[in-house]
Amino acid sequence: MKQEERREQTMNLLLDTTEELILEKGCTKTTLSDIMARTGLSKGAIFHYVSGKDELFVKVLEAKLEETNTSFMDAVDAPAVKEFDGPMNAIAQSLPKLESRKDVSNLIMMYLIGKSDQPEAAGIVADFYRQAVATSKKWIVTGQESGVIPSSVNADQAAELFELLSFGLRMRSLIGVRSTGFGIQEFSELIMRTLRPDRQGGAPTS
Amino acid sequence: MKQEERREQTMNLLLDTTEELILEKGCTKTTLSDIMARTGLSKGAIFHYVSGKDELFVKVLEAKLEETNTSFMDAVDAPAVKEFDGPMNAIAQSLPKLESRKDVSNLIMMYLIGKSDQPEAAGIVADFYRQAVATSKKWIVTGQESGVIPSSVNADQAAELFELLSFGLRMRSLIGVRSTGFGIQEFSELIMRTLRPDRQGGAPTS
DNA sequence: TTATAAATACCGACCATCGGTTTGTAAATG
DNA sequence: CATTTACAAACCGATGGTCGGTATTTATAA
Repeated sequence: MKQEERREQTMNLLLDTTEELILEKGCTKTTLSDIMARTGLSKGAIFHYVSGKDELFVKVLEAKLEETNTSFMDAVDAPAVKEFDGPMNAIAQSLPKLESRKDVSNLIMMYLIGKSDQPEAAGIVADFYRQAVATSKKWIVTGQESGVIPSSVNADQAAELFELLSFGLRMRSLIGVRSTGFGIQEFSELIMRTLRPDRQGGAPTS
Repeated sequence: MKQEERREQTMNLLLDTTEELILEKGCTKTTLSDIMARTGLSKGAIFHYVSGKDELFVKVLEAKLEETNTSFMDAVDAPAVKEFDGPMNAIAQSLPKLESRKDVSNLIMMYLIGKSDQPEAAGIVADFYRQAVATSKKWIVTGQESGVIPSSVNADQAAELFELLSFGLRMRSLIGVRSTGFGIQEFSELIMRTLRPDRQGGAPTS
């Protein structure tokens, strides 16, 4: 099966190169000519693999989002989760990457704009968000089972708050606002306080 | 000064029409031909007023953001602020508008993407965010002065939290996720709890 | 006030490049 | 050996942007 193998190889080349270019030049400025030049493929070849520029970009987005979700799920599964550090660290580490434009969010952004033109893109991004919430919830439920988080906490609510705040932090970082009042530390403290309502106000043990 | 007057009139026509078209068709699908057709202006005329499509879009964004900030500041100044309802209502009302694409965020989105191509756009959005935080802070400080919010609250921190969460809510709404666990009500409760750390856990009075 | 020079508001033909289509061909497959 | 697959390249309309031109104000000076 040499043909099938080659197909996959070319497809990966196409996707990887496009992602590279998007991160380098931004979505709007990445043209088919750029992609042709760097991959060495002809326009005909590209259209043999995807139905157009839009679909190509959606495929890149899809792959990247899946990758991101997987790494978040891994962070939740890691042992450090017992001390709440896993997911928190995942967020902390993603922020600098955002600032240097080396993250998914640029892709998300693109499809937020384009969602009227590209309805499928909206669904992909929404699914990504829901998946992230589900992972957060899993983290909380696990914590409750192991007794680290009191069972009185509403897991759904806490998971959404967690995701909402981390989403907000990412966005804020993306638009280049450097906060003085509310950063990862405060985020962490707030989540702790929310997850342990029996402890009053103060800073967490972490 | 008839010429100056005409200049302003044409400029407004250009800006208003462009905004209209962006809200109708989205950023990427709004072409210069569309704008020419609806304004009745020639291409030459448009380029006499702006240096290109990008600058035109930035100008629209700038005007819209300023408008939004002003209305938020008005909400903070309104009498209802004494019961915390002003800013909260402003957010609650903006969410449905977002879902029908009739809000600023589409414009913000565009420039989040394009910020590498269009450095000025990034600054505009960041300024918008900072202004919103400042307004939130003003709201909290006013509350502290009138005794509704205890002076022990860190106004900077609380303002950033407020803005971060409302930004996150807007984004979530924009990508089309309908939450069950954390909506305006929970947002409101959390802010209340944060602003009144001496009251434990429960729902607000509102 | 009027003649005229300069600046402004606007037009539309022209251009390179864009995303996308089509026709063609060499290699793999069955 | 017929068919499907992988790729190429010439072509297409539309797009964003440029440029030389014209008509109308405005500024200036006689």
